[in-house]
Amino acid sequence: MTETHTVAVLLPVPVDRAYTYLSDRPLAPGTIVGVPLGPREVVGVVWPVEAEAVDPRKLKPVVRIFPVPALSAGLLDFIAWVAEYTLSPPGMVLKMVLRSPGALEPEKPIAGVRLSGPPPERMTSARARVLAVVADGLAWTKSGLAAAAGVSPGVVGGLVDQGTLEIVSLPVKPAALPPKPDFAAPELTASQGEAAAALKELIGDGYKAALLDGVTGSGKTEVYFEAVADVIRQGRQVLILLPEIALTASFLERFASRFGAPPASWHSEVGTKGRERVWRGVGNGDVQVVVGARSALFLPFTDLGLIIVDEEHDPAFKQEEGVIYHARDMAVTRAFRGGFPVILASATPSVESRVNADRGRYTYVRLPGRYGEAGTPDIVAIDLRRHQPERQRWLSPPLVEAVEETLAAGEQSLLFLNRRGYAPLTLCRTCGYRLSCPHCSAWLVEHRFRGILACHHCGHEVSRPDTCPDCEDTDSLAACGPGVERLQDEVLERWPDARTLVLSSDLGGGMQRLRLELQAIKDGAVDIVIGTQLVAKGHNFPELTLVGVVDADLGLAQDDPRAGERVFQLLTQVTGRAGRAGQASRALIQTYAPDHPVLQALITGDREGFYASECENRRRGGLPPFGRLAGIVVSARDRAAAMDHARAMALAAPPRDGSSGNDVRLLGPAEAPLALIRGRYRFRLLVHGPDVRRLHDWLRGWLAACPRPRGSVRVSVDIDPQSFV
DNA sequence: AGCACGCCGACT
DNA sequence: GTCGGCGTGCTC
Repeated sequence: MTETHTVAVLLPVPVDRAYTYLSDRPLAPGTIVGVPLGPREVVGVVWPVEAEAVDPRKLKPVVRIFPVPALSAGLLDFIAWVAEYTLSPPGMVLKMVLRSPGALEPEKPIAGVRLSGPPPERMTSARARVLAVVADGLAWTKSGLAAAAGVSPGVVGGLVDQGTLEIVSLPVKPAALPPKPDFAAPELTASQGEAAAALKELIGDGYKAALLDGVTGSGKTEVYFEAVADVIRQGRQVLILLPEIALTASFLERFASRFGAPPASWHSEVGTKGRERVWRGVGNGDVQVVVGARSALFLPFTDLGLIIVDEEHDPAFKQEEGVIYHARDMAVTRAFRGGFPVILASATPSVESRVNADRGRYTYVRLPGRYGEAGTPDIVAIDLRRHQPERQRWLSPPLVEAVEETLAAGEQSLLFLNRRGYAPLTLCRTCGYRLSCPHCSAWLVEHRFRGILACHHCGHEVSRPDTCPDCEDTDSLAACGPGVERLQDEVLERWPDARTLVLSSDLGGGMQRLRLELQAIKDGAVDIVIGTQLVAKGHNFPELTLVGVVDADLGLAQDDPRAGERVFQLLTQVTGRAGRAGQASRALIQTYAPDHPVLQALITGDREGFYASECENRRRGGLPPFGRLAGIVVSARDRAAAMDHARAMALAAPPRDGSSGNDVRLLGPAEAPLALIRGRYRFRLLVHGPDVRRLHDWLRGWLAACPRPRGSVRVSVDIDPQSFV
């Protein structure tokens, strides 16, 4: 006689609570199950709450229990917390955990063949060649064997039929080999040793957070690897988070040379099979270290003991779609709630992290100098008001001269321009019409190499027209302003013999090509590198002695209080590419505003002064982390519908009467910075509160009181938006 | 999120 | 007269 239990099961659907299912035995929280939902079967997880009582006629039984370890209590707690924090349905957070459905089944073993019986009755030369190969007694894949013997796969099949070969299961490939903590312990400098010791002190004593602040080239990675080694020795798991773009082969190689084996890696270029292996390996404890992009936070670690967030200031840690979260902040909470340490590392920490360090919430570990011979580059501004480039040119005379000197010395230059494509704007000289995206409020960017105009927001592409779409005049369209492709034209004209290379994310070819090109740069096979911000992230160019920033004012014009910090970080990273192998090096920054505080801080090297003034600005404005923000975007296919709904939401806000200690403010609605994206009109509201708690309470009350979105209207809530306007 | 049900335009 | 658009609502 079987007893019947009810269990709460969280499903990957946007409902606010777990559903109740029947089970013939109690199921532990975290168990991954298959359950019917309407007409389909979905994968859910047994949720650690009392099953809700529902109409017994509705109840359906759990139909499957997956043969994988249950999700850890720490992960379940994290899922629930992220849902609360981001105001998302918990099922949508769970969905991020269950993104590799194939991982729930054991990996199918690969069929191999091995010598097992007597030679076939009829021997042929092809068969003999196969037998010569399998004489080693080892198992081969069918196709591998056929190739090795130089025969067609049918010959191998024939020998299997004859009983000469038998089919065996090859062991499945592990996601990663175990790292060896003492494989190649590096020799650290005195200051690196001190920093490593400070980080190692965090290990093994519950939650601790540290900010590791070290200039480009100071050896941050080697230092935090020592903390990683300690946690490996304890037998616990480590997660190293990197911005996607910095997750390069060279990083994995550095890891491998320190620990004797590459780590499991988790990013967009890892295919389904690979992801499944990592997911399984992390879940059953076989994988000890994962290096991954932000979504790796949601892997089913069984015994996570340390998270490193490298390049912690990088905006790429912010997930902007679906469940909107900041991986750095979620990592800190994961560590806090899981009771283990977290290390944030950067050469240019975010203001938030600096404030936390200054307040003593994070242990502040600094790595002062550059490693080895490397000196910091001399940074000077070129005032474009005094040193104008020629018409339709973008390099000013002093920068041209510097490139020439560098070429003459046989050294490498980098020209940095944070703009993809050929020209950011195309306009008609006859009627003034500007080519813009039909689905977005943005100009179409010319990509001459591909012969198209593209929208960088929605991917819309058109081939370059010969006539103006508006006045139909011919040959009247003119490219305005430079992108990296156009800059390359100028470089090729000026220095036809120089070997140039454009490094930009849209050149195609993926990681493979990027890797080859980076290697070419390292080998000194390139004289002038022209790059977008792709070049700023973590790549090491040992031959580089000159960095020219073509337009430092890009990004400074915005009225977002965070813009200055962004430019400072980006330019620090870019100029830091130079001189890492010890040569004298310099950076020239072209600008119309050489007195701008951001550029002054960069030129004079007054990093501390810059942080002090940014922190002070934040404090005065009550901006994060001194106050907290939420951004609400209301979008709809129809502009009026979006605006009406945004206004209705504003009207639903409780009045600010002051008397009730109501210190949360609602601003807006206003047209969003990009008022139209992908055919959706957008309005934005901003909510400001003194702390997360009060911000959350207020938002929950308000959103519950808001009218329901109808038709195409969508409302998205972004806690801690990156943009403050 | 899926997926089904349900009510208004262009097809055989 | 039906096929099919996607707007609305429900899934234990």
